[in-house]
Amino acid sequence: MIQSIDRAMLIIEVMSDSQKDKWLPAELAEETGLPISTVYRLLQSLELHNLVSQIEHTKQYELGYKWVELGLKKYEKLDIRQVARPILEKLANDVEETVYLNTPNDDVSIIIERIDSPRNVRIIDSIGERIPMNIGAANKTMLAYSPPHNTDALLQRLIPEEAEREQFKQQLRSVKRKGFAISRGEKTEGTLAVGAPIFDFEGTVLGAISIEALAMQTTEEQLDYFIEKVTEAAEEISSAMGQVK
Amino acid sequence: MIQSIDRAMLIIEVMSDSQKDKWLPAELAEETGLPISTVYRLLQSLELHNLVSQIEHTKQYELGYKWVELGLKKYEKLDIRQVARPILEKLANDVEETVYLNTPNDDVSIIIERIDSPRNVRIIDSIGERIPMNIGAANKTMLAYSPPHNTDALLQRLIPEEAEREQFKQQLRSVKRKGFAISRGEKTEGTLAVGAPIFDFEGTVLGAISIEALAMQTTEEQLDYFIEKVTEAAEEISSAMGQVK
DNA sequence: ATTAAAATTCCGTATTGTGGAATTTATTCT
DNA sequence: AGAATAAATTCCACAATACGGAATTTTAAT
Repeated sequence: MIQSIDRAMLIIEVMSDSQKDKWLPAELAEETGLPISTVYRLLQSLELHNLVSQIEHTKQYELGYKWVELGLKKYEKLDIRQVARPILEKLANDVEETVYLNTPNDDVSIIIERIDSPRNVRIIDSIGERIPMNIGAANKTMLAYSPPHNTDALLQRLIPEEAEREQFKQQLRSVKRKGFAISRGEKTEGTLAVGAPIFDFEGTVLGAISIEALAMQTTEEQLDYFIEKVTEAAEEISSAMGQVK
Repeated sequence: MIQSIDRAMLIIEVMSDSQKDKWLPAELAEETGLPISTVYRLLQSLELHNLVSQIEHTKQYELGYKWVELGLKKYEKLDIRQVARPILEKLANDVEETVYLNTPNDDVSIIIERIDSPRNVRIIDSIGERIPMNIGAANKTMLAYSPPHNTDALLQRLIPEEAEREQFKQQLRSVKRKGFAISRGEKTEGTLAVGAPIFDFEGTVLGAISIEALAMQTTEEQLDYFIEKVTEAAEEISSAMGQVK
């Protein structure tokens, strides 16, 4: 669109791709196919804004600190709740059930968002509530994708009985294979929940979302629909949070 | 230098400053003083490179994900951070408190690393956070060792009141004599921090590290211990940085 | 439906960015 | 050492590019 911006970004992309992180103007000209005088002009302009910086004594250029400054700033604002809310609203509307967003916190997870469906106004759990990490569909998906040493220590505390703990781990492996979890009556008698995990750009678990419904009123077809929708929404949130695809 | 790059960055800077993080083209035109058609053209070009992105349904623009992508890439390669991390980990372990690494960036410093102590898991400040240069122990040590003309201009902006500013300069001279700084409740009520500067081989300030602890729980002996450890660690990082070319 | 205001696009023009060539600086050879 | 060669950097006349006022389209209000 604007040639100089396109070309400037071409230089930036070349600098950021590949292992090499220090470039001479001539090397950049070679790599981008731009006339060398053009490369000089662009580099000078980019340097003015700290988008690239020159290493005094080798004359080489590298990416500037502005990327870190603005990158970290933007990263801070990737607030999972803000990102998730519109997606959860759509989800609640689609499935006509209450949906939750949880984040892990030591041995419990905390409900940080709840969207009530327009139809079913049965409020069971409220924002801020803490649920042991081994209870409920959402929490299980988080555990299933957490680093093993964390999970092990945590389960040691929450499930002291060895055989029971092993059985639980078996469940987690199954959850990890499938990518979602279903729980029945774990947190609240007579309800079921379908949960799916949310990841950040590194693949670290940031939280999980879940749909909660009355078991009696949920058919198999609906359950399948819930699974489809909740995994879809979770993936959408992850990708909005900056997961690399 | 290159007008379109300057103007594009003007828009980016406006978007990244201030709390507001979603902007309509007209608002950006108002704020930057650029003709509105120019703002449109620039935004379209920036969007092409993911430097800004448009929120579909509000038509507003925000910073794009490219900043996070390249910012984190560059951040991973920051020499000072690589060098400092093992030393900070040892420090956090020795003093059993959370330790920070900051680098100066115009009128603020940015937290680029935080190591939580195994014992005290009170997380107060997070990576990427920006703190005015006149606040906190770490920042004061950086100012104390910065070139006077930089410091003067900066303080003029941050502390408009003359007498107050002179008093602050007095503090900086004291910090420079001692080689470390102590702050009490400046950034966070009820905490204290001990900071020490990091230099490159030429003696230029690259950043500062600090230990943060709850004021109530810190005895005089512990404070002395913190001072000893933080200056020791800072010197170790400085000398390690001198060997990186 | 009508009008007004705001958002977005268009397009003739002047300004800006362009890039080949000249100049300066660094390196190698005699 | 100086000359020759190569690489890095700057210059500047020119035309392609980005410019921005005005026209058009969309949205909101009445």
